[in-house]
Amino acid sequence: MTLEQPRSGRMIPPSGIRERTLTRRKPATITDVARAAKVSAATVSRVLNGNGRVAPERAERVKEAAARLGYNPFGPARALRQRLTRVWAAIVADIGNPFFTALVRGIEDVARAENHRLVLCNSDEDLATEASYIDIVLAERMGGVVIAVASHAESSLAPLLEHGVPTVAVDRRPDVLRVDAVVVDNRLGAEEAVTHLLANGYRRIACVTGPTRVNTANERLDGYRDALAKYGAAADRSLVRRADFKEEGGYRATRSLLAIDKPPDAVFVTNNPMALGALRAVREAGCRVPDDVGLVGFDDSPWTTLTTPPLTVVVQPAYEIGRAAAQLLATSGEDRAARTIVLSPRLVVRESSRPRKP
Amino acid sequence: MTLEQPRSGRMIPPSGIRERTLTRRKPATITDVARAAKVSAATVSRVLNGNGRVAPERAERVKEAAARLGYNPFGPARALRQRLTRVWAAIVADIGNPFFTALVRGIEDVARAENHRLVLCNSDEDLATEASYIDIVLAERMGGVVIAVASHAESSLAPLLEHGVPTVAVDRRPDVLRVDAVVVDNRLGAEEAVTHLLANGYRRIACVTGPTRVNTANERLDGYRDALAKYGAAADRSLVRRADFKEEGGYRATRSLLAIDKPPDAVFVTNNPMALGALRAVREAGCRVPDDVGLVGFDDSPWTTLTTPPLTVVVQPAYEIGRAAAQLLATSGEDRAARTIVLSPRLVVRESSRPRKP
DNA sequence: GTGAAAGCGCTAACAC
DNA sequence: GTGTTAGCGCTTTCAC
Repeated sequence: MTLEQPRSGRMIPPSGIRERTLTRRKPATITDVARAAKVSAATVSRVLNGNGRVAPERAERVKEAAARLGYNPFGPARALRQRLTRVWAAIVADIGNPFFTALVRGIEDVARAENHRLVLCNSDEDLATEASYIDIVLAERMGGVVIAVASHAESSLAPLLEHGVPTVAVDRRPDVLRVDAVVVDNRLGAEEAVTHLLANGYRRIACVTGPTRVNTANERLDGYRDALAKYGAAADRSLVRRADFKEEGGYRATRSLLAIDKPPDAVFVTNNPMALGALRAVREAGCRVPDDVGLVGFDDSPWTTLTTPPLTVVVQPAYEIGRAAAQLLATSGEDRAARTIVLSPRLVVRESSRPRKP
Repeated sequence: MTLEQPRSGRMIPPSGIRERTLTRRKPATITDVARAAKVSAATVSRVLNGNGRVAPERAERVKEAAARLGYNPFGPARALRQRLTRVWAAIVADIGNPFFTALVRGIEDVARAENHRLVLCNSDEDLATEASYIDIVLAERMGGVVIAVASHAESSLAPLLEHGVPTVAVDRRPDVLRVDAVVVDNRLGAEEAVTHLLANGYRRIACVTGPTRVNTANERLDGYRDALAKYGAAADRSLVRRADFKEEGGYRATRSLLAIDKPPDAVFVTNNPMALGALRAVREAGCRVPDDVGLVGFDDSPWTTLTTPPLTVVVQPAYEIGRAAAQLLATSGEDRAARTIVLSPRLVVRESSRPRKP
């Protein structure tokens, strides 16, 4: 079991075992199967796709021949003929964010059930990368797209809609008519989170949110303001930070908040990677949570219960969002009106927002 | 910005705005472009692919026409002709494991540079799922595969090799000749980790590793045993647990370890999700880390510095593994001998393995 | 029920 | 340099 190789980045020669040249078998085509089964290609196609009727015995011969030759229908040829592939794309903004991976799992499960395969694309919150993936979706004539747009205003879904590619927006809702969407009520979720902080005695509550380009960032900020307004507290502009929805951004924003004259006594951070960054900033500043500064995040993840203290978060039903989106894709008809599904987030209270000591 | 919709999973009617029926434009083909530019399809192809020489003015006309029509070459047709697509697949065992997402980023960056696109497939440590993705790779005649196999012995890479699909194994090394691979020296990494624990005064060190089906699990266990053997300690079989490389498995294994008669004073956990589970089990059992039980994990991730205490881990250069693998893919030739790259892990010492008090 | 034939969009071989 | 032509593997008429 020992790796008898140098510990370095060098190439090493192949293992000393006699080289066995693998016969590079040319993939079998439908014609090969037809010949082997002594039927026509059309019949093979009918058997394998379950279209048309074929005599049972011949069908059997075909199946047997296909199995024997290890026949694998050539996707591109099929797509060329049918002008469509049984492939869905999921274009998400950040593959490292557990919210999106959970969402993707929801899509995957429906895709499997619907006999579609799913390819995953990571736009990295970048519009150009996103656009290039949209081009690919068109080039490959994929059967549908689930997308968490990089920008609610600038992301260009028009090509998809013009070409009639079934499209479902998730998490973020583009400013476009007639696109199906599955989202949560971000504003309400944020309001509940901040109301909870207020109820627990926090008074100078800051908000670290995402870029204006992403509507969820704005909606969560609105919810934050709603809560303060209802409470009658003045919203202090110096307590609001815009970052990039990534860990490093959350770190820097939080660090700068802790450095101001009258630092906040709590921070509401509007997504998971930024919450991670916020936690790091707080720890580096030598602040205790929640005694020095309370913390509430958005989106749950495996580590939220393991930090000290465990993190209070607004939880989105990520897996369910993915499932619902994929189901919309599966049922998207020709000229059906756009559908929007709004799911509810819920507040999960843990230690990081414990009632403040008087 | 308010979502004026019910907070529930119900469908809601489309926004009241006047329906605008989008004209479903039929995608332009190469023939359309040829006609518009008053040249032949062959010339269009030459211009767009940079093959052959074309008069500058006509080339300009073609480019202009293509842009005007929003022409997008139809991938499947091209693949059918060229018998190959510029698509690579990354088949990984667990998309939720930050090690694999970092690795995928490494592949992505090279893929972009090589003008290939990358599709991501999640086998979920399951052989059947993995096999179905391999079928897809063949059906779509993808240009290459980077795979972290679900089983070093049972994963069937034979179809890939037989069909000459460039294949690179990462992280886990299949028992197959002639497949390129990029791995780290797991045994050594594990040995260092456990030697470190011994040096810091831990004596009853347990190991939670993955299934026998995965060679990295075995190699890391071997490293654990090496360290104990060199130290002259008896390896206590009751201190070794096999789990499934997932969080829940790590949780259960650790919980059972803490419940035995003479519980361990430290646990070495051989991957990231299981370390998360272990941490949860330790916390639930009311143990303090490292005073009651020391902890060392494998693979770094964003949260490892944020737990209390921060986690000591063996770090693999995940991004580099991905990059190296993709570069092997890019340079994989016809009958080149198999190449293996072995990178070095390194131990990052944090608080969870602090020297034991006497 | 079944086979022959056409054609999806593209590129490469060949003629000029 | 450029156009014409053939054909990749498959599905789908259309005859029988």
